[in-house]
Amino acid sequence: MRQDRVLALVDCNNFYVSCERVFDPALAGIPVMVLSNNDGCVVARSNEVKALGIGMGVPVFQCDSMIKRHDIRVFSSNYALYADMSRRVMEVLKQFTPDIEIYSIDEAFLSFPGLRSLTGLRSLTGLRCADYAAYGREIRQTVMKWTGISVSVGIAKTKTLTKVANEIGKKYPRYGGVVDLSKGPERRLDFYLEQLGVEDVWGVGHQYARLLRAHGIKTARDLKYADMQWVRRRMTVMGERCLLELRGVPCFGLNSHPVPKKGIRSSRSFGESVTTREDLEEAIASYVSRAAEKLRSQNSCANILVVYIKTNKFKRDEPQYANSLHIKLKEPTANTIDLTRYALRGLGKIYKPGYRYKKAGVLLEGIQSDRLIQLHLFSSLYYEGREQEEKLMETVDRINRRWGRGSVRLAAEGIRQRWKMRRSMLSPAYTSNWEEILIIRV
DNA sequence: TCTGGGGTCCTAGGACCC
DNA sequence: TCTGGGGTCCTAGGACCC
Repeated sequence: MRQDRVLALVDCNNFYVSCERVFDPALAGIPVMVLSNNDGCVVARSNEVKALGIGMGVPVFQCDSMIKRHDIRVFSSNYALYADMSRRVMEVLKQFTPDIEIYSIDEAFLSFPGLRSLTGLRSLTGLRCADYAAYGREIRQTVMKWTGISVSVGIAKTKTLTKVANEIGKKYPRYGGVVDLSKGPERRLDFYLEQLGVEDVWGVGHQYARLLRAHGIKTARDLKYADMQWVRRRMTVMGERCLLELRGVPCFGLNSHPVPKKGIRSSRSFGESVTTREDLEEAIASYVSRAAEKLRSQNSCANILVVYIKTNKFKRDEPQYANSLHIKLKEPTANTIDLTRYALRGLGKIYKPGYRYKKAGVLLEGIQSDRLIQLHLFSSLYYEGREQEEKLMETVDRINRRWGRGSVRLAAEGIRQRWKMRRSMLSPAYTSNWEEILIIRV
């Protein structure tokens, strides 16, 4: 891996909240939060909400009084909107460089090209070469102008240090959301690392932070200079890489080509507990449809299906039951009808009456390209009608893409869908549904 | 009353094979 | 009483990320 490469991490600020604000300017400057599926937990907070001390992932019912007292505007997750806004932001970033890794819905790593390529960018940005911070400001302004989303840019030699740069940017607003740690004396970097708790380092979660603190490693700087052998022994090679990256040694490269997923999961908590097998069957059937759709969209098929159900673990006074079944398929497939058949048969084996179920899901594993299928000895892969079935799936996908998910579905998925999740505070699908498009009166 | 969903990687231990 | 060694594959569980 080249040592001289400089990376930038572009991170959307309070992304879901920012998306809501783009289409409703009245939300600017007031406290806003967005909830997880089922309106369960707080997953995005405006700065005003963060300042009130409401943490990430807190169950909503625990901050009911805060919401009332501070008149916080609360929204259900509107993934259709966020996914579309994410796509727009990424499209803007792609105009800056083809060397981009879309890391999550609201983050992307960009690689600065060598000096020679930067000259090509001069016409676009009018910058001196290697003035990375100025480049970062250009990105920030462009994304804001073209999408309305505010982003932070962290610049450094390793991914972990770009994360650090973004954290520093949050701590010091005077930097204006762009921090360049790619050059300057090591002392300066160490000064910043000292400001960060070890738990703020990318790759150090709850458990490791506790372990490290118990051994006197309290800041990011402490971790950088910790004993490497010890870190490797206690935190596996991932910990070691984390430490090396803090020292400026790149361990994680830029993956600019999306790799197919190795596992695809679809699961939901129910809006209300479910007791009947029929309701569970409907839910499982619709999760299979979702998962199979994703599977086909990456041109894969799977040969393992896992189905699971569980009761509400938070209800201590209710009888608890959770079970899952691992099913090896006779042949890899991406056909919703086949997969549904397997899943419902599996559900029949683990379902026990008399419990109040809160969550169910399916996982597809053993994923492989649909062009390189390993044949079973007595394979029925080329049975008559297979081609029609594939065409059917393609058609279903096309219709659902055009007219919205679930427009065409298996009867097994049900019609009433009593188990559906709660989304009582949903904003309109401003950008992806003609019926809900924003109307501006002048 | 109310507690999300979807991923990744690594390791240890057991089964199995020669 | 004595009871090999080394490799591979798979799985479960634990950690992390957003």
